[in-house]
Amino acid sequence: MDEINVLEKQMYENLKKLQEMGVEVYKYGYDFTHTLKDLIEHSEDYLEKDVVVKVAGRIISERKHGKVVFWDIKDQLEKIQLYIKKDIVGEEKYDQIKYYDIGDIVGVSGKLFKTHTGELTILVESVDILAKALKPLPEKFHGLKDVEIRYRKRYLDLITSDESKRVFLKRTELINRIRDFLNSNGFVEVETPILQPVYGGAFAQPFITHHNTHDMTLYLRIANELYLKRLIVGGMNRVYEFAKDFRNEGIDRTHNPEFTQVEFYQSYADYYDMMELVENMFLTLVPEKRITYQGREIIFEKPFKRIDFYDSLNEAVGRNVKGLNVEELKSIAEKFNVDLEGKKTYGKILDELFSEIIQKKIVQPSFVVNHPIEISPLARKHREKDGVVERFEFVVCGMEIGNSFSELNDPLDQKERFLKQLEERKKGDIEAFAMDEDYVEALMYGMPPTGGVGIGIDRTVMLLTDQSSIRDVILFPLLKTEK
RNA sequence: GGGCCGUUAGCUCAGUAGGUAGAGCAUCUGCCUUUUAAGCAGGGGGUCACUGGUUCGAAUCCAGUACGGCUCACCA
Repeated sequence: MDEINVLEKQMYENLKKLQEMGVEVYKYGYDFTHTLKDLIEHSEDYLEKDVVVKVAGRIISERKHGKVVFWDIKDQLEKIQLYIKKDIVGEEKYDQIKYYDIGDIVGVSGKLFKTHTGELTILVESVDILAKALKPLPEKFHGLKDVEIRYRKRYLDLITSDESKRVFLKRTELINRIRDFLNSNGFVEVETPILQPVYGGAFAQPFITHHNTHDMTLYLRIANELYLKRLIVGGMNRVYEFAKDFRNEGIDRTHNPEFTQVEFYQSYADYYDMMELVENMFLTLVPEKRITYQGREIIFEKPFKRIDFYDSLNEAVGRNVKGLNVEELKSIAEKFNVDLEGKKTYGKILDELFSEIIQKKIVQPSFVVNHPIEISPLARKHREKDGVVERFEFVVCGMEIGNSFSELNDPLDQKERFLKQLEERKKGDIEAFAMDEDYVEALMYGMPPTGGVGIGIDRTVMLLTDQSSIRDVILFPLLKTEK
């Protein structure tokens, strides 16, 4: 505990006063009869029946009038006014409640009525403190604006901001809808390791940790893809997992070091099937079909637009970029003002060109399809086109929301791709894949043709709750510790 | 990691060409039995993020540090 300020001292003294009066200020429970939500939704009924109700909530504001006091109490998103009269609750109780503070959790019973101005109010017959607050809440009108405190002390943000609370409730609702969607399509939810001896399934740097007993290095997963596909080999034909992934990289508006993805894999399907599945999934998330994101109207309508990787890039730069060498790509980058710092290999440069010249400008829900094989070591070669794979990325408002392939199930090809990645690593790509012999071995037992998808949950929530920062859809985003 | 900006009472914010701080809400005291950003009267509350420097004197000018925001880089 920090040093105590005057307000906290007064609240602490109020606690002491109540205890001296024999009041238990931290109760073990409260036998409420209604939630505030229920009370408000069915108020006409309860008014008519004149029943005594018992409810609980936090005192969020107070208006004192001598022998009468009004409180607003809040529970979840609902609030209701309480009317406490000295001659009803009695002199002793009325003396006690002087020592209740805004922020305290209370339980009350009484009958509903409406005030002169028509506000639904409980005429309180009895009132009890359930939990004493010892620190003052942020001010009622302006709330909490300091973003740092909102992230560090999310509970204060949730107490003071309905808007923020709604975002997180919506997040849970969206996850439930995705889970329902997958379950109803025959997918089975599984759990795979977060601590992995070999990390893989994405281009990223890992967090490294150590297991004492086995004295071994372990990596926090950057993706769960390779484990889910082992399960496909094992005959779990449709699997999915909501996975926290960890990537040891920078933080910005769309990146948090730990984030959530749902990956799902379907046997006997290809990436065309998965496009349709993703379309259907998003239409269940957005049944109204249109949303506004940061002032732009986004329309979800089947089929989502298909944008071919090479075709669109070729058209934009005015020449065929496939097969160009690194130097030629660099000159194109210069012409289009694309910064290639840190990009060394053909694939990475091409990817950068695409994301700067094409992807950034995509607004409406679109599938970017048929990526270069160089940047897609887990996707199978396109059945017709050379040098590309059967892959799509789901992009909305320039944000990559999802990624999918016809999964590479040829173990020999997969082994070659891993070897290519090792070469890239030698060329200086620190994110290139590590060889996963155990995974190749799994493929050697035979994996059915499979379509797989990963959807970024945080970004999906951003999109569907109109939040510009990933920190506003993660309850406890990573911040530096205060020193 | 780079650039720009920010940090003043519990909260939201002012702050004069550098003269050791103010408002609203909250809080405390008094009055008030249908108020609702209740009202009226009075009071308390601050190492102005931190550390140095310049100066007779620093919230204010300068430097550094911490944390945060935006942005660039890296990435999903």
